[in-house]
Amino acid sequence: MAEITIQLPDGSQRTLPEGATATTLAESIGSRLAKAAVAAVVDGDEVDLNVPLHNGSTVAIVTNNSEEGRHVLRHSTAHVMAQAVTQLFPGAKFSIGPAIADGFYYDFELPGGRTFSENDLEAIEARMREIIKADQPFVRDEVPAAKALEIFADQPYKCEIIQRVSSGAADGEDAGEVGGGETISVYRNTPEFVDLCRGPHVPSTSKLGHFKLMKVAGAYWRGNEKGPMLQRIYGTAWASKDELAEHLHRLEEAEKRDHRKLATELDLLSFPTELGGGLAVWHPKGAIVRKLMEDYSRQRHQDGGYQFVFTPHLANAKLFETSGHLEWYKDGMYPPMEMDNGVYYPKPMNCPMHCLIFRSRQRSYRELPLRLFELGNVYRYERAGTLHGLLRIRGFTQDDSHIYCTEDQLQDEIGSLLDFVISVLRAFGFDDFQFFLSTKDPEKYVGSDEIWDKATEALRVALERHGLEYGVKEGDAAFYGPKIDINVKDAIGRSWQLSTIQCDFNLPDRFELEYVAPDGSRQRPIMLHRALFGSVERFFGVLVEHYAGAFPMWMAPLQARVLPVASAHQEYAEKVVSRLEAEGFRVDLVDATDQLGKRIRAAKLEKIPYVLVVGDDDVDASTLGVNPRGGDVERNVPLEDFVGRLRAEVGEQLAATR
RNA sequence: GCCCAGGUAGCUCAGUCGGCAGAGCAACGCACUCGUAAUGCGUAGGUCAGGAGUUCGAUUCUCCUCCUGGGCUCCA
Repeated sequence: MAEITIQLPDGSQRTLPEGATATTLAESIGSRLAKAAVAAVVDGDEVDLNVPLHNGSTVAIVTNNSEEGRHVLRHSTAHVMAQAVTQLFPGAKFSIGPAIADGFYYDFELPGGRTFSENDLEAIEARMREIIKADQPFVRDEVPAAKALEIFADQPYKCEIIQRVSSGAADGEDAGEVGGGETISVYRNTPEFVDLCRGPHVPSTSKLGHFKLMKVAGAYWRGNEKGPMLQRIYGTAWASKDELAEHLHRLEEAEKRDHRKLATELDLLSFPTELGGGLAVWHPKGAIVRKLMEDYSRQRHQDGGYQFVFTPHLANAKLFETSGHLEWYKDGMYPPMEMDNGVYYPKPMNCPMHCLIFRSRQRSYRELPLRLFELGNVYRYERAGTLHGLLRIRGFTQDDSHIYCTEDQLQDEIGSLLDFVISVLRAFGFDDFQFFLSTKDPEKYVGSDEIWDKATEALRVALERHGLEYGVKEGDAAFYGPKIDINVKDAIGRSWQLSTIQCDFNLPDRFELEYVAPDGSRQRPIMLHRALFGSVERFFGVLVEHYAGAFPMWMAPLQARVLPVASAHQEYAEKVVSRLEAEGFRVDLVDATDQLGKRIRAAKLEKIPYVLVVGDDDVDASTLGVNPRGGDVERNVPLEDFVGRLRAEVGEQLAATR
């Protein structure tokens, strides 16, 4: 019998009988590998396990414990869901069903405009389990486009994809559905169910099973809000029961950290409906944390050579005509107010006003770089469906800086901004950063290509000089210039976009900003926009989730609570409070009306860093019982020792932030 | 803005196939004065999001509006 030789990724070779598939290969290596195998990479292409191998090919087995493997599992599970839905809802049209982070989705259109409900999910899930149990093979076939159109004659969305692919108009989304080229690939599970797909897929549905359908949502066909709205079902799928359980547990943990929930529980702030959507009121406990954040930010900016400015909430429409905001973002602005002889808008950004400050008198090169800083309240009309607690809000505060500098200074200035931003973010407990360079949106920009290239290059060089790895987001820039976005990972690994550094050659032009150069000539400055928190509100929301409401000592709304064991210890407890307050700590006292255990529980639920219990022993010896958040109880701690410890703790935290 | 699901006490949630609105926690009062995560008893608290309609009667059914949640689209 003829044999073929296969190259493995580690460089070793294996000899297999002719006609061997990747499954044969995996089995020849080991049964565990064969069991975990979901697809293969043959000479760089991802293919099904049952594709016959050729002599000399390099073959890697894709297993279900890799990201690629999970991707295959999820995509295959999406197919199973589509089959289940088409069985349960005769006449259902299915469109696309890709794998996504942690799971998959599939978009459907149900006959008669029917929609899915939660109950439907149960039934669909049950049918999916039957399909999986039936051990249906995924059989690949490649057919000419004309034949594919015949197969999917009653599936208009599939036909649209086939036509786009065969006419060469396919975009990335279509490519996920079908391979390019002359033929269209399809996967058939049963005589009745066939789906358009590039693959690869698991060889059989029995490889699947650790999944859960999560939610129903509306989604526009091809993401076009003028197009039809389809019914989307999201699911999650994993290689094992444990991985699925872990994922569901992570979601529960994330829910516990939800800043909207914690904001209510910890009495930080609220969104009264009487106020209107996307508008928050800050309660004393939230306000103190916010004030500490802002104070810290102000101090850092002062140290960093920034000058503080203030600008009003409203401006004449002409200002936003000059800046270009009305042209580009009118839909995102609050509606205008007419008064006197003018039209006024609530400001969506502070930059035009900062430009007016620059322009208020003649500027010398000696003043540059001129760094203006403001905690500026802005209002943006975010569409109702997009509002999300503090993370997407209509009235918010930007920690907004505009830096005016010469072209010579630009590179250094961007570099020191990167240092500054990273240093301040570290103060708030973030130490995992990702950087993105956003480039010109060809549909939405002002200024010449030359200027854009120069600005983009300046940002790129700054990132590279800092040795920072970065991704590129093509077309994601603001209309006036390219930017660096800085994302952080929080305590449970979620990524948040916070800071931004934007390089702008255009607004100085539009506002005709000038400085006098050493040779007496008039020159145009370059402007850098920089927000660090981005929005104070949003940053606060992210912090609440990052710390799960347990703020570090230096920014905790209440740092300690004193509890007298009984009324007899009230007087001493008050003395303890006074002593700590004299040191500048935020402390309160709860008297002995309720039982001690109950008061301790309440304090713990409020996530107060220290609960201080004082009883007979403490009154006699000037000591405390110290019950720290997340630590063990200590008895008989001398009051003055504790004061010293607190001072040191806060000092250390603040020092670590510099 | 679009799709779906919701809105009942401060919070978390029951409930009403159309007939006087319920619990736990929180609040308040009384008793207990207690050494490290829930003492007991009692009181008060609601135009059942708002408006319109159907009905003898609507928290419940219908419509509209507002708001919330999950998505989509958008995000200077």
